[in-house]
Amino acid sequence: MSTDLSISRATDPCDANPPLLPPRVAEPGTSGACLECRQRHLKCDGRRPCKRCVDSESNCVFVPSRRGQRTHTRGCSQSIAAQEAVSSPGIKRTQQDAGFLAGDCRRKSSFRSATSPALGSLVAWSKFAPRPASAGPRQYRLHPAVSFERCIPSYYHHFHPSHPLVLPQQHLLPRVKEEALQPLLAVMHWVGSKYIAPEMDQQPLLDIARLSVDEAQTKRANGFTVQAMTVLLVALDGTGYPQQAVELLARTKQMALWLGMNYSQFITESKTRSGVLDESWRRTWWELYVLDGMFAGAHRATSFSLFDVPTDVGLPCEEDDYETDQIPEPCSLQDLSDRDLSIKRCDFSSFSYRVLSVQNLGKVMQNHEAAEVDATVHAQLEVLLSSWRHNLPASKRDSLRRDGRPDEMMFQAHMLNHTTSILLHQSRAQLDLAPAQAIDACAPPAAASTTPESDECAAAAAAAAAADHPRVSLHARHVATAANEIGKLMTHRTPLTLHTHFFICAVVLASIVQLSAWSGGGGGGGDDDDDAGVREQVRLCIGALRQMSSVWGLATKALGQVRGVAGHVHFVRTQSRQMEQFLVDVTEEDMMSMFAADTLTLADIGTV
DNA sequence: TCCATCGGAGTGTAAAACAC
DNA sequence: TGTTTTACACTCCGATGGAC
Repeated sequence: MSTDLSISRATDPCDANPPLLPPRVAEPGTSGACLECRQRHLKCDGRRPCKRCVDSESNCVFVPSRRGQRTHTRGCSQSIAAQEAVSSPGIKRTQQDAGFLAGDCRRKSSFRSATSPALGSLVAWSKFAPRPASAGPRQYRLHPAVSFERCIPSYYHHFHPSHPLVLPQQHLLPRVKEEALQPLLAVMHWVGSKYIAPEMDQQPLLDIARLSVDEAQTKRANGFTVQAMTVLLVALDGTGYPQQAVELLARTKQMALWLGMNYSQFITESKTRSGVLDESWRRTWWELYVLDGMFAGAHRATSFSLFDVPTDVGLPCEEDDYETDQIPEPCSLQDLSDRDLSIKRCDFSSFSYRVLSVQNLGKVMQNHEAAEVDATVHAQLEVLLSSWRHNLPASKRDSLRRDGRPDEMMFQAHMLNHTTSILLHQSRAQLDLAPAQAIDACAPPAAASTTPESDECAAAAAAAAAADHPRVSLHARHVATAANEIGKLMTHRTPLTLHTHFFICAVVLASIVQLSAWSGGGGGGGDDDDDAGVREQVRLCIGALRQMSSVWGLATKALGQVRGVAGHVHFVRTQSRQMEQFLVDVTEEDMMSMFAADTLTLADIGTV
């Protein structure tokens, strides 16, 4: 402490040299020892940076002292929430979000303040762990199961293939001590922990990631901050904080545009002299672009605003080329648009087809927003979607690479194409969406029908489909096919948790279509085989959501809703069948006596 | 022998409780 | 309003054990 400085300095071998900076001057409200020294239970000389940190090339970070505070004994939720509110004033929080930020008294054991023994157990901040510039006023005790060394490989194995914007592992690890990378590493740490220890409380890591990103937003606007924000917003959305994710998406887009990441000039001016880092910047822009479209399509709570933003950033390369640092000259978006008409040869990556697929989604959504979509425009949009599928090179027609490994980029591209097809045709297929009104895990429920005469219309739709009304049945077929194709994506022999969490929304959309079909009588005609087929599709969707719920909170919510509706539809269908059987068995005499009994009952009720 | 880890004693501090 | 009590934060000595 500052009071016994003279004694400790005289005996401390660290102070053998005369100090170049003034000896320990504890800033008001700041701890006397840096985090590194506190963690190691060693005497800190209080200089900034301190001698130990200089020698060990560690980040020398001083955080505000909480000495004397009693935040955990009374009104702890409030005080911590208030603290957090100050740390990131730009964020409007929902009640749920406030909960996830504040934690509560019951979680005390998992993030116990760093009283003396605890600091030594801060495994997260070990030698190679990221250290946010302000680790925040709270310290956390982390289980070794979620150590940095385990969580980062987990991130690359589970999450990175779905959103491959950050540097490949072998390029990132040598840079873990760079200040600019700390928020990104903190976010990756949290995301990686979600897969390896889903049963554990990941709140501490999430809090650290949030604090780190919040701070970076105000202090360090750079490409790595955009990457950290992008990864965080995806994971927040999947975890079940959609409002937070949407707000963060808006700020991330703002920062990316402010930095000029939509122009290749951003890369040339970065002067990275690293092909793989240049590629990482290209990917950051296009990932944000794709996510903007996915958010708009999946949640229908945002607009795909990046769709109209001018850009000349080259398209990302194949994943294998990125991993092996063999980055080819990037193809342009114009090349992609002209791909079948131009003489110029360009091998487009799976990521590029994913970009193209999300562009189609953007075009459909643009027209979707118009009150009435002209039939011609509607047909043109369908041509776009079909053309995308038909003109895929043979190697991109399924979601596997040449060597049989899954190609997540093409998986998502197909997923987007089928989802867009449902969005395009759903309203014209005149599905009876009433049974699925309770399913709002991804997006607010669609109107039960497109016209005010909804009930009549739904009934008419079923009748028209049964009579094979040419237009309605065509749209219904498109919707049913797309839902079945999404079903096929679920049957790939790849763990579903390795896919992007947006697949949950595709599964939910397919579930809604299947449930509508089921409640309307299977394939429309009430045939037993059709009925069993649709029922199996619903079961498949439930199974997929169950598997993904082991990681993503969003899937847990969707699972509950889809199962609830499926149970209700099953019940109604069973009752209806029993009634049909009853009507077949009953005689005319039985019927007349029942009517008489009913009339008497009604008369009794009337007199009461 | 060196070095990293960490238990725990000693101390500091601000909130809460209490006295006047 | 001033004083005392209390609970917790914080520092860092020194024991311990693993690596070389």
